Amino acid sequence: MSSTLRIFDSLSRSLVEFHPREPGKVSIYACGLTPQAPAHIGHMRGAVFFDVVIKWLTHLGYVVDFVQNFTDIDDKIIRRSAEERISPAEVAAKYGQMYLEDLKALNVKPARFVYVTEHMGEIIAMIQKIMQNGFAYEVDGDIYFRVSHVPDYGKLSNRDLESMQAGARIEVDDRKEHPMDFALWKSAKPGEPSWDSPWGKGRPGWHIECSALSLHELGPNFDIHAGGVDLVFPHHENEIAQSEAYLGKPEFARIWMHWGAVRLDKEKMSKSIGNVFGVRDVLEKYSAGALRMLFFGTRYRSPIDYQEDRMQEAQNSYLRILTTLARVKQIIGPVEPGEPDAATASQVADAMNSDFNTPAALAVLHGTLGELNEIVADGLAGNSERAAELYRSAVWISDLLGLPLEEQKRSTEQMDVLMQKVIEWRKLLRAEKQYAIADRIRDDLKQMNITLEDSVEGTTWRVG
RNA sequence: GGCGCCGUACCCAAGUGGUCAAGGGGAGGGUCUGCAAAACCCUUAUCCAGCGGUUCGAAUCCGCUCGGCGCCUCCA
Repeated sequence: MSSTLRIFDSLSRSLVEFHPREPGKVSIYACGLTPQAPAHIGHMRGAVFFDVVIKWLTHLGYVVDFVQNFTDIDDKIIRRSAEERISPAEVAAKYGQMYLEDLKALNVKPARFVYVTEHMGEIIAMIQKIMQNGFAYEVDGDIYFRVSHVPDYGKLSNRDLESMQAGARIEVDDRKEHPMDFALWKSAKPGEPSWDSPWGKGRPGWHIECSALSLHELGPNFDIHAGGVDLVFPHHENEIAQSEAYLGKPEFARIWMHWGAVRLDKEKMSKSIGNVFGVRDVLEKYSAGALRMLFFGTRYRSPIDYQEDRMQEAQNSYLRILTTLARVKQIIGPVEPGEPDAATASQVADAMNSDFNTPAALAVLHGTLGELNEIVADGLAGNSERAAELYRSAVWISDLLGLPLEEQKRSTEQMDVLMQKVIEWRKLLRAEKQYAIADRIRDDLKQMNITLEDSVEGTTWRVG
């Protein structure tokens, strides 16, 4: 492969060549979630996309350390705890568990998860250091970050303190030195879960946990920090400010990646708006592969509009992959997984190295499937080697994109043998022109969700 | 009001300075087939929101206009 990996960096707002901090190793931190409600597909876009990012980096030969946090204590969890009448810890555990199950259902390899409540020591130590460095102050047990001490505050989201105040519609807390100062530590109200700190009982503010966890797990200057676009401000902006205040130098994360939102009716999918599609709602009707097809049909930084007919289209697309591969396999026999052919490999590399251009990678996949079907249509004669090569390539791309191919494996070996017999008997009937019976067999099987397809190369069958 | 992103065929969507504007869906025609389904072949943007400009050359760069969206408040 000739191309080198280039990634769009949100901070420099440019495409940068990827060179990791340490040769051969990649450190990544992606903002995970606050487990306080069932996840919706907007949440899954990042998880699914990064699943592929990790696969690609691994393919390139890197050893990847992928860390993701669970913010298992925060205002929303406390609120939810009151609503559900269970403890905050139980809320976090419940929805955290659900999320893990969702990831599994979506064929996502879990990251190395870290939990805020297990790292209070690091968080408190970080706040102390930030205070020592003069970037934070205490007010009645709360600790605030002093944004006015950061000359380049706003460099990620490209905004400055002055213009933000003009448009700010937040009720200003008089105790803060500056309206944009944000909490690093919040003192506990009665009944709230709390941890001991030099400033009394309390809990971390939003933002600090990601700085503490990422730097603790990966160290300064780790390679990639990622999240949804909606985290750019204030979350990531504040992470940068506090992390650099802590480190004393601008060596937090080297590349910032942000994936686009999933929208519904032209509006961002969001709990507060209420236009949410739960992962489970989608998976009831469509497969994980279908959702991946939907996600990968658009570049990760662009927004995706979730629409029922697009989901249906994605599902059909996905089934077409499975169907083609199943058909080819029945005709040419089992093919050992392996390397793709050179042309395919280089086309996919060009696509993926261009800031993870999954739509282009999908186009390559479609190309291999098309050529495969062409061979099948024209007859295998002299082409079985090429067919096997293309089959391997298609499987390779599918694996790279995490598209599950096992769905068709709902059959057992016994079932395979039986179906071969049925196909054979039916062939005899057709030879005898007993079409009524042959058709009835096909119709009956269709009723049982088994499809027979007659072609020049013989009859193939599939579930679905 | 501030800061950004986007506008490519009927739909989705790559391409972001130079042979033919990827790919998928849909639609129309054809081939194969006892039929069905699938598959295969052909057709479907002289043009990239509009108007100016830069350039030998732009969908791709610059400016303006129109339209859509995001962030500025919790958010993946």
